[in-house]
Amino acid sequence: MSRVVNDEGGFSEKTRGRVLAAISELDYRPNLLARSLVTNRSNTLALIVTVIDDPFFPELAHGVQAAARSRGLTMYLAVTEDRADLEQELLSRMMSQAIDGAILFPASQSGTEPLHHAELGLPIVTIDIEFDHPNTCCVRSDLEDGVLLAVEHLRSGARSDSRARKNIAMLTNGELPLERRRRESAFRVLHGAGSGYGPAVVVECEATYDGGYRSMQRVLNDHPEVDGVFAYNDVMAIGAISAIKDAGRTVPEDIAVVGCDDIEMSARFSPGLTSIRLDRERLGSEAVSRLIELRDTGIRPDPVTVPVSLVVRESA
Amino acid sequence: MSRVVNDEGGFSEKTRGRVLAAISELDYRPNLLARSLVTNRSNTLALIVTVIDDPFFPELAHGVQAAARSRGLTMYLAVTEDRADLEQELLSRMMSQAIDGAILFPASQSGTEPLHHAELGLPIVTIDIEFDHPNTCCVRSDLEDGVLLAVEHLRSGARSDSRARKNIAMLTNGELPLERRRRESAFRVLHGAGSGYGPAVVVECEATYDGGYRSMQRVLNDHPEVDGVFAYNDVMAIGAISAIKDAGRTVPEDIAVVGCDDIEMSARFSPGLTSIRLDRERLGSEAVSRLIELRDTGIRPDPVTVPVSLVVRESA
DNA sequence: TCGTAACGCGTCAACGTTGACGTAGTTTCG
DNA sequence: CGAAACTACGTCAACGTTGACGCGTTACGA
Repeated sequence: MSRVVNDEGGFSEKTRGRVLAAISELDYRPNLLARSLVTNRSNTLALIVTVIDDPFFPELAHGVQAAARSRGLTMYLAVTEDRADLEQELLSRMMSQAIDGAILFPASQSGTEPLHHAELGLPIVTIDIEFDHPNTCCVRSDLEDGVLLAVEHLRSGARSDSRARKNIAMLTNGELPLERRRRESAFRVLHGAGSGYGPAVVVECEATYDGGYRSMQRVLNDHPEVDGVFAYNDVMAIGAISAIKDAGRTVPEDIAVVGCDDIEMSARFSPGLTSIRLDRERLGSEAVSRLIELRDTGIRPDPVTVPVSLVVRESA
Repeated sequence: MSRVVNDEGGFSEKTRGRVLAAISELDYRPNLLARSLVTNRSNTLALIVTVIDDPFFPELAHGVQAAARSRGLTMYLAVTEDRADLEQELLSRMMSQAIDGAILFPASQSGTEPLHHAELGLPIVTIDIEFDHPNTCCVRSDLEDGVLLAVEHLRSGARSDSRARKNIAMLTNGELPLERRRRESAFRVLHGAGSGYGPAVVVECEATYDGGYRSMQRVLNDHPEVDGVFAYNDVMAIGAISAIKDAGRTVPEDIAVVGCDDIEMSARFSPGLTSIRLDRERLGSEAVSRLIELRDTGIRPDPVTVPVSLVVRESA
């Protein structure tokens, strides 16, 4: 009887005992499907990410998983491979499986399609990208601040053994549509164009190790004056450093490099990568909280901005 | 009507049209929960891994995901954090959600508990570890061959600029119970003990970067004669190399290092890590095939052994 | 022309829960 | 002591599918 199983009260101790006995006797297991069918709840959330190779996402998954568990939810991880069609398919599936909600890192090419599912009743929390829909909420890192920290650090040559950098290149994720380029645009607007503070060069490429490697080669070739690099993420930064080393130049002496994300590997790479640290634990727990709030109250929580910090290592 | 939705035939074109019209008119979405409730199928499989930080697992997930998709299944990834209780909880959940089956990388401390779920009807494919139950199947890498390749390589000094190694240490996963230590035991029995071919030293530690780092420090300290290292996995191997460098010795000149898994990072680390490559694509697709076979026929497929190869880079 | 087979389509129980409702039994209070 | 209020428990429709079954219609062969 559901009253005992769910411990709702309104029954005697004796009955409770009998039910419990029967349960263990028949080794009864509640069928979550049937339950979800009628309640339209499953105590399950999905974390939908674009890729799984970039260590940032597993690390984020870790944070989400911990937060979900402590709130009594189970997290499933799904991967879109950055394809909008797969993303759609997954969201559909979530809906018709009565998943309680999704934490979504949208595919770079996906437009407003996810809103369709939000409209149909799926609570969605997005990471870093804000959608304009009441059944939606955004949890973002303070990338604007992060970029500021990074560029100030490069400009001022803050490490004692480092010199100020004048010509900074940005390696950016070329797959992102312009309106989503928070990391790049924060860089571009920094202190206004023409003040000499903006980026000397902006190169677009895939947000992968190879992308970073190749675009750094291009920079070395076309812009030999560049003495500082700010990369879209750590994976690209590490690729860039490899390219610099392979070209016979040194980091940070010739060129200083700053990444973004502060993935675990960055501390282990040689030279240690200076990076903007995104707080995955906090991102995960904030995202889970908002999702639950959205699900339970139906009212849109305020967007959250999680602070970032600059982790200084050898590379800059 | 389910005949049209599922395209089963036995209806006229006219009806089909009407149903399709109604479907798009009401924008009807089949409720997968209800469907699964009655069919006890969900076209969903779970990949259950112990950790997500070790890049091997995301890379395996990639292989499984690809294979699952091409067979019309959706993969969800779940993480046990190497805790047997969490593993149990997840398996229970899978069962009562009519997940079609699980691909399981068992927690190091989990004993035969997963068999309970197999007994109750959940098809389980295990990776590398064989369970004795008909509703179970094992897909394994040929680690015995891998270890042979690695040790032969170290013993013979196969790289032209390398010398033969006499005193080999193994850094192994200390959390694994003895009966599960395939990598280590293959090493130990290699050519019999006492032949001078076996390991000079075996050190147990956590299968993490830090574990590898610290246990390598111990080896350097206690066994200065060691000139070759074989590590349980690449993450440990990379930790070990860092320890060697930090101690002012060089790889591979002073000490040669071979890892296992050949994760993506190994090619990028400096020096490039020589490693035993496990074929994740193949592991994933074999696992998915066996799982489907198990689910559909109910008869236990033969265990599969996926060949491995030695990838020689700079570290040995 | 009739019998039979084949086909198209509607009907309905079943899947395992939840939660509203009803009923019997017990307590409380005037 | 009786009515009212409350408590513990049983009952049953509903959730949205599937698939077996059965009925009516059409086609076809004898």
